[in-house]
Amino acid sequence: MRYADDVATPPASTREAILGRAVELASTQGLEGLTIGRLAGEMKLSKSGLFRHFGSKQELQLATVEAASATFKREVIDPVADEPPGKSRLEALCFGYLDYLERRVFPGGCFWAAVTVEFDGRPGPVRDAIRDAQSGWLAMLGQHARLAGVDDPEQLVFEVHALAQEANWAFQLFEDERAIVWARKGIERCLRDLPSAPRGEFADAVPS
Amino acid sequence: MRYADDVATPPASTREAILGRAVELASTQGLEGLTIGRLAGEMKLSKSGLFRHFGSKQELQLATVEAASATFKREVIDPVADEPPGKSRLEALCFGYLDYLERRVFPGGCFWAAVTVEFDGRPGPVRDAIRDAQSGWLAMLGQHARLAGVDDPEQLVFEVHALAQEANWAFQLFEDERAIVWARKGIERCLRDLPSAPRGEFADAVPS
DNA sequence: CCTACCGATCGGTAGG
DNA sequence: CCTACCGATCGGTAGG
Repeated sequence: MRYADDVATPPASTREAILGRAVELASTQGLEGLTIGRLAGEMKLSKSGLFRHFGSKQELQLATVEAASATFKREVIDPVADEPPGKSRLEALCFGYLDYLERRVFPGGCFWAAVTVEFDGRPGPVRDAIRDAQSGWLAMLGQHARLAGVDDPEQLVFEVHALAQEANWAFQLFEDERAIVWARKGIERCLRDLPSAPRGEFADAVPS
Repeated sequence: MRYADDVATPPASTREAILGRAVELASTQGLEGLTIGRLAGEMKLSKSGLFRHFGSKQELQLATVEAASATFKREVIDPVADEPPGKSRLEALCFGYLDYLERRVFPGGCFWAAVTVEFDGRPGPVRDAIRDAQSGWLAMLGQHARLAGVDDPEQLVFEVHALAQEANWAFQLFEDERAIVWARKGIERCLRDLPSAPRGEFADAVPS
């Protein structure tokens, strides 16, 4: 697997640099606690100077969600793109997620765990963007579960995703690294009895 | 099982009434988003009138956490107090938690899911109180897992708690009731192979 | 319990 | 990109 340290490039613009810090702040303070004044202060810009990059707080929140998606792709999804679709890829995605937690990619733990809970009851474009990003991640897990020939792929995705999120939850709240080990063991048990080669008529046609 | 509707009494004091609304607000807005001005407006008190019941925002947050503990005890723990310790009680606690999600006891979903994620990175007495409450809940699950003769009770508690929390997460974010069913199936599978009678030398001595 | 107020900070705007 | 400002709201206080 290849990680951020190997490929990360410095921010190509002020806007990118702002969003890098915004994602970090949102992982600890939430997307509401991410204030324009504080972000401006940290970037050594005036409030209005920063504001004009986005035009509204909501646009800043949406851009922050988009930036976090790019980070998640780079840190979790891309490094396992060479694993064969189906069981191997599913397993690699789950373990890759646990590695991303252990590497503390965001200072407040998984960005998505923080913002899904914050926005699930706040209708609007920000919640929709967060929900779409999470649907995409769950659908990716589900696609590989189906290729692996699982009887009930939705059940399996629910369970492995539950274990992965619980690892983040317990790791953050109790600062206990055993959470990662428990999650890994649980996920291994969930995947143990699956066939290891992809099956199904269109298995080869699925983009890897 | 007996639920809140059977036993709930009207608030015995202004303070209790305030805290009832505070817990509801915090389940949707978080404990930081719970503001004294808004809470006062909803209770038809002046800001300073409400403020003097607590003396500081932090004391309001601590009192809100305490009130939510009492609600959780009344809604999840007390109704299954008659189940035999060990496997039966563990199962009843897990399913009781899922029922409490389905009954929508708090408008924003499980209070604890909201505030643990909000405060895990904010050191101080509020985080400590939240952490202690969650440790107590996990310890209760662990105690009954041990009585049930589980090889690795910490692993089992991690898994059933993960499934329960995932039910809340998916139910809130996607408004999809299948999350409750998936969690119930996963928990059943986790508990399927356990012996059904309590065992161990001090099984009978455990308070029920 | 109230009115009236404090300084700080919020998102956002005017004007350059 | 900046300074200077807007009304609203924050937690909290003074005085009654």
